[in-house]
Amino acid sequence: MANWLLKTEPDEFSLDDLEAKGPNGEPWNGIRNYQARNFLKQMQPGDRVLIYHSSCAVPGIVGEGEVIGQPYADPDALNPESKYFDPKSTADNTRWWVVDVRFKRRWPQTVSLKTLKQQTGLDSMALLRQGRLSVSPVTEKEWEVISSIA
DNA sequence: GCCAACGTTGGC
DNA sequence: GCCAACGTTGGC
Repeated sequence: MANWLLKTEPDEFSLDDLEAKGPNGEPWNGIRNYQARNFLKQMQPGDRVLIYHSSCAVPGIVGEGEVIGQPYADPDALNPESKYFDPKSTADNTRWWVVDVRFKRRWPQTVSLKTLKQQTGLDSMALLRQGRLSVSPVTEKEWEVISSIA
């Protein structure tokens, strides 16, 4: 069992949108960065995820979700109609992967990036070390520290 | 809207 | 395989 952090732009797909999808969740798509993809491929059903809102007034963690299936090849990468179409992907080698995620809970308040940076015990957190990574691992210890201030 | 930090691409 | 040019992310 592992923990992860997923970034999303609330203007595109927010925690509210995820909640609205209900218990069947939603494919977490559009990951087009190899490092993020490699983390995504390691995800397992039952893994916990922190949902992070980026490119907004108060960037930070807004709630939790749950991985509900095995990662699978991203069908959008092969679909020319999709905005996530990748001309270099083939049926044999799709390059990109998705995983279904469902809403678990909204936190009483956003734990902002600013708060995370000020918190002790999070110095080595992937989110803070590498700002532009949209899928990153969260250790058990980091999860405890963060949920204790949620 | 700016720009720093990276990732990707492609010529050589 | 190097590296310059370019594109993207995302905080501010």
